[in-house]
Amino acid sequence: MFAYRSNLANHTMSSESPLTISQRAMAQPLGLSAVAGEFPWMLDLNERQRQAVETLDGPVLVLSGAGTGKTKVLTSRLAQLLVTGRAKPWEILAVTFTNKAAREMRERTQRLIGPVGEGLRWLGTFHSTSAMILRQHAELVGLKPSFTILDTDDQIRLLKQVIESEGLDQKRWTPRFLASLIEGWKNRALTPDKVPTDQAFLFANGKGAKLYALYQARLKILNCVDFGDLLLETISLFLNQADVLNQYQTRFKFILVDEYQDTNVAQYLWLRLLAQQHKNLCVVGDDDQSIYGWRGAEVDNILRFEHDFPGATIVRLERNYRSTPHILAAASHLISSNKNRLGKTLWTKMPDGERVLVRGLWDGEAEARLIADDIEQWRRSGRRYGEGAVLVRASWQMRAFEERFLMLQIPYRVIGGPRFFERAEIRDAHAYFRLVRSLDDDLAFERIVNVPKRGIGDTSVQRLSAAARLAGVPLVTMAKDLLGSDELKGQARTGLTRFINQLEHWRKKALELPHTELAEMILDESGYTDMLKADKNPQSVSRLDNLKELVRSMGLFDTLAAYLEHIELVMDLDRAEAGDGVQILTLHAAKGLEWPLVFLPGWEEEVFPSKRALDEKGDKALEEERRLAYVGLTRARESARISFAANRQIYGRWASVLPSRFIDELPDGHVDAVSDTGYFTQAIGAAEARFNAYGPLSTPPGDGFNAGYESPGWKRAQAAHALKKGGLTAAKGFGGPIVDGEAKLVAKTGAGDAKYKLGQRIFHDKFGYGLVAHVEGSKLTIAFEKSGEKKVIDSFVRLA
DNA sequence: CTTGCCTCAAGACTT
DNA sequence: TTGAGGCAAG
Repeated sequence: MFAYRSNLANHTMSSESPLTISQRAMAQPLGLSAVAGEFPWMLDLNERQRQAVETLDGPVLVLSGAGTGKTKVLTSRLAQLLVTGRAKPWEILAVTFTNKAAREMRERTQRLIGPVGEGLRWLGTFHSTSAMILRQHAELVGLKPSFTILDTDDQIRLLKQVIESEGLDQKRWTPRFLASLIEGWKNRALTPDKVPTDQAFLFANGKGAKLYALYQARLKILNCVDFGDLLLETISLFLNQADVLNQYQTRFKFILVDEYQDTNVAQYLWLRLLAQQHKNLCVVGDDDQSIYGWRGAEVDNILRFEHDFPGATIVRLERNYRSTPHILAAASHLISSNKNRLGKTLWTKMPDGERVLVRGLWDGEAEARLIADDIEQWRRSGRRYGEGAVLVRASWQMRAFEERFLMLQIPYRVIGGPRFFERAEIRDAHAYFRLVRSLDDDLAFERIVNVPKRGIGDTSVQRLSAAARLAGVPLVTMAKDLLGSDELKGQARTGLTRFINQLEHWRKKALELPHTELAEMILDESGYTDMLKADKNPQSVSRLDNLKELVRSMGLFDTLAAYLEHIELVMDLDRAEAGDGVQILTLHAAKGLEWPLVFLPGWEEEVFPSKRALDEKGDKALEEERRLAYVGLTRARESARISFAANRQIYGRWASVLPSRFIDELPDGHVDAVSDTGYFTQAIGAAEARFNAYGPLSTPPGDGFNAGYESPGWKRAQAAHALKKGGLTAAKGFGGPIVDGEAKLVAKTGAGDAKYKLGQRIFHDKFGYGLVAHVEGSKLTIAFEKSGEKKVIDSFVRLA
């Protein structure tokens, strides 16, 4: 389907016998010698992995914990299926969620058995696989095979029209909100007629389902689908056309699914339909790493697998090859607080290494300073920047680190962020290309008719689209008609005439010129590049670069059409990975990755776990947050360093924050709680316990401030001391080897002596004067005179 | 039609 | 605090 030159172009598999394949596999330079009757990749597997690879028949659930060799199992299984001749490459359906995962699986399989991997036509994402099926049978669901796959932008604009056409106030009922509702419904495989009433009432007083139906109708008229439709239309194709379903059920003798814990209801149905005949469905996943519930993923799918597919074999991969025992223990203990899980026990043969560090700081700035210093030190010890990563809960947290790294000239990379193909300039360029490809692409027309400015404003476009809809013709056609009459005047008329003429001109050129040259011509003649060159905005330089990059990447494809088809679905051209740098990314984006050194900042209540999760009733959301913490910890190979601040600027306001409950849930024996300010509850409990048990050895050097950790006034004194010295001073001093595994880290929040009483007047350095309104151990609620009620920790206030 | 000011909201993000 | 989007003035 995709004319991606480097990949699928020349597979010749169909003529090869299994024997040839296997011989070729054996001939691969694997650096392993094959034992009689064994395939080389088998030698590389542990017992459980082997079982997962060899259990080819019937439903199989492979529960693969973090770092247990999931991809190795998947690829070995593919190799096994092919080389034993159990299946031809085209009889295997292998689905992933991301293109990246699909690519990796293909490449690694090819590494095992050579170019046979290229014949795996049905290795792809849920969406690309669906698109392939749907293009084959488009007419059966009311589409033309050339249907366009809409991106979010187009979708929103379409919804905006639908909402307007119903005479609704789109400030009150935003297209964005409707889009998210529809996405949710599609995730649950709900067609407009199946949307429950209460759900429909979430939008415009019950009009939700109607608007959804209108939107679907518009899509069909435009010969478009959105991402959700790819699955949904395929499902309805299967349900309504028994012969088509049967054809695919018969073809796919074996089905493999990656990241099964992330599947939604629609994907579950899709899989179940396809697996019905042969029932050779192998799913791989980890319930403890299900972190996409908000995107429609149903953890229940994996929890219920055994029930849904009776007789399933369950294989637990528990040997971890990534992290040290301390890191694993911390992660395992943390996740054991979740109730809804199948349960696994990760273990490793790695040497102990350092404990998980937990550090408390005065504010976010101090946290960024500390982490930057750590990284410098890591670097000075001969390691690379690229071995370190900062994993945050929310992207707003990234800025503090970027600023600090910039200041210290530490190279860094932000992973995620606006992706290449979501940038405005790229979408604009695509809109031009799409319009040249087919003049009736109204959404593309609307996007760029006035970009760059041609004097065709909203009013003119409105009038144009009203007339076009009335006449039932595409916008370009209507525009030509309108120009024939004298409806439009002045600038709008001149601009539109010129634009239409240019379109015709480019369409002619499209027949003669190579597509990359055409692209350059369009960008130049339309005035788009000039617009960017004239733009004073400093970003416009990089926008121009992006366009150059775009034209270059088009060269990978044979034709403009091939390029556009690929791009609509894949949207995934890797940005050039630039050299050595610390990586900053969200916890979500970190899933599946690993680094020797991992920083986990911002472990504070309402930040992580997030306020939203805490506000939600029930513990579903909280459990997902905990899984996120688990994902974070298990990214670390050698060192995991958690930190939290007492004060943080959130949305420009100072807020006083409390340490995350997840810190309470870490097992004492595997954690070093390092207190610099001495203020924080949990860690202070630990610090005290540790210092008690450990005596003077753990004492920070110098300053004579370390006697009497047991004394009741210690915390306050230490805090005051730290404040006087301007924050964290002795971070490293408290570290050192800690032998006492018994000491209780978990001085539960709220335990301990209250040092303040209700009604006392106190002073806080950041918030000023206030009265004690509530006391819960060392957590105080203070009614501040200036800033209202806030929760703070007692060591940060003193009697006024 | 474009420009600039004001208000409002603010989670993670792939296909 | 930042940014996106709406609205009034030029």
